[in-house]
Amino acid sequence: MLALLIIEPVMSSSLPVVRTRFAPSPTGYLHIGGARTALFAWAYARRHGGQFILRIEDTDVARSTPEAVQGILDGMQWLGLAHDEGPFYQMQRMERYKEVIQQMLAAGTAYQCYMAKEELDDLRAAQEARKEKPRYDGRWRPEPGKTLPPIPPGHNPVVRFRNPTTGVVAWDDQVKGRIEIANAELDDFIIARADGTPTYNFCVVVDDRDMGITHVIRGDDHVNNTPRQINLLQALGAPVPRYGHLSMILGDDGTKLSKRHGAVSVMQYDENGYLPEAVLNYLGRLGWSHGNEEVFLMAQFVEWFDLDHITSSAAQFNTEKLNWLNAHYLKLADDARLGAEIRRRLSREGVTATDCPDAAAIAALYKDRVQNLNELADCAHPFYIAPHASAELVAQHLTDAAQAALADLRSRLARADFLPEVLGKALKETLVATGLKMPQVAIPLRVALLGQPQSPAIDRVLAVLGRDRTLERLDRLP
RNA sequence: GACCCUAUCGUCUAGAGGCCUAGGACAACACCCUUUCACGGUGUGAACCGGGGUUCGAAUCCCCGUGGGGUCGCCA
Repeated sequence: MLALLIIEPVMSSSLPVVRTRFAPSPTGYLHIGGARTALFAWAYARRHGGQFILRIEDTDVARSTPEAVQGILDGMQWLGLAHDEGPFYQMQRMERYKEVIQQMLAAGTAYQCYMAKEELDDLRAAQEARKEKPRYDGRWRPEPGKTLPPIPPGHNPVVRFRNPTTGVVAWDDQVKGRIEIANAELDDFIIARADGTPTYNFCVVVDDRDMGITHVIRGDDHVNNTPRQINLLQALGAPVPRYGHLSMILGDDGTKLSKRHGAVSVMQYDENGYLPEAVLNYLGRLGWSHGNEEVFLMAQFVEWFDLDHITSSAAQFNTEKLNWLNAHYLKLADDARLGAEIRRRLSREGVTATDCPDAAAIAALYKDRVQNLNELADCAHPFYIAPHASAELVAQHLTDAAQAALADLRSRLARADFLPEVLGKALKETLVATGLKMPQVAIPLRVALLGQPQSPAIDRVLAVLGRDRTLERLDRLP
């Protein structure tokens, strides 16, 4: 493994290059907010013919896990958000960070601070008691003519960035507009811990520079990091990318999403029967708009996507609308694909029958009536495993008259070709023979065959169920 | 507490000073279709947070409130 991964920024003489990145920290799965951030960063790069880079920010050794890394990779793959470069792992770039820290120390844009953690805690406590903003007081910051405290023995210093003390840091946020923050609000933050490992704001800056990131699209919980990063970038003499901060996604109930509440892995959406194109469409429309357009596939999204039409306020997740989109894409989905999904889901429940009926044919029967793949699998279930209707349904629908009609129908079906038109004709013959109306026969038939009083057109159901299963189930009537 | 962000139907949103009698979508409701249940179709109700300005004219610009959110770590 390379100890040093320095990516040369792509220098194009004429065409403006767009390079975006998605930089999650692997302390948990990829959730819906992260997925939208990734989607927007990906779409922006695609829209401009640029590159999308995946970077894993795993410097928090205590909380990062390989499982989380895999979860993120899986989520990205399920969504189809392919990266052009990476994944890069920050833990593999340690040498590079240390090198830059040495450069900054040498240049005087950073300095060592020997203040102990306990001292810092005391300082903060005192500041808070005085209702001040807690911040480092600069006691180890070298100034001309200033005498620094004697270096205490026995412990290693942290490295702090020498942040400008006056003036303002400002940027034109691509989604929120101009934002200005006074340097007086910022303190000399730590860029390397006592053990020498670099911290977040520093790694981000080094990486964004080394990787030639031109547009930083991320959650707006990073707005307050931006001025620090800009100052750092400037101290390094590096170009400042454009920033666009996405507001957060709230849960269905309007409250903040958290691990305990509503924040689920994108893979959970797969588990719950959502199609990736539905999730992508929903997410694309959450906080971004293109006039009144509601339904679009990624090719279209990429063509339309821009930063100008991103909402700057928080958006509440609406499962109902996602369900509607999912139902929409289900109707459009290929039967063979849905058939495979039915089998995958059924086999989880131990239903592994691979003989007829054909899952794709069942999908065709039900795909425009359900909202998700799990419902589709539920609909398919009685085709594979003979259901037992509830006593209530049996009592209600399988009356003597109905049983007699089904017996009449059975004899006709035994001789019929199992094609919808032929079956429909047999059904009508039974109506004539018994003097019953269609629902009076069709509903008992549904209960007998599928254990439910509702189904798609019964002749189509019969055709998919097939002669053997149909007759067998009719023979087993109570 | 300080700093920053934010505010149009229940929800996602359109809206770049007159095109707004504020549009679309989901959800809700009604009706139609129907072989049941769905799907689908048609229609109805539903919003510019409050107060001041600026302007001939404000949902749109400015200020002040209020509500919501974020950040203030040797986490990311």
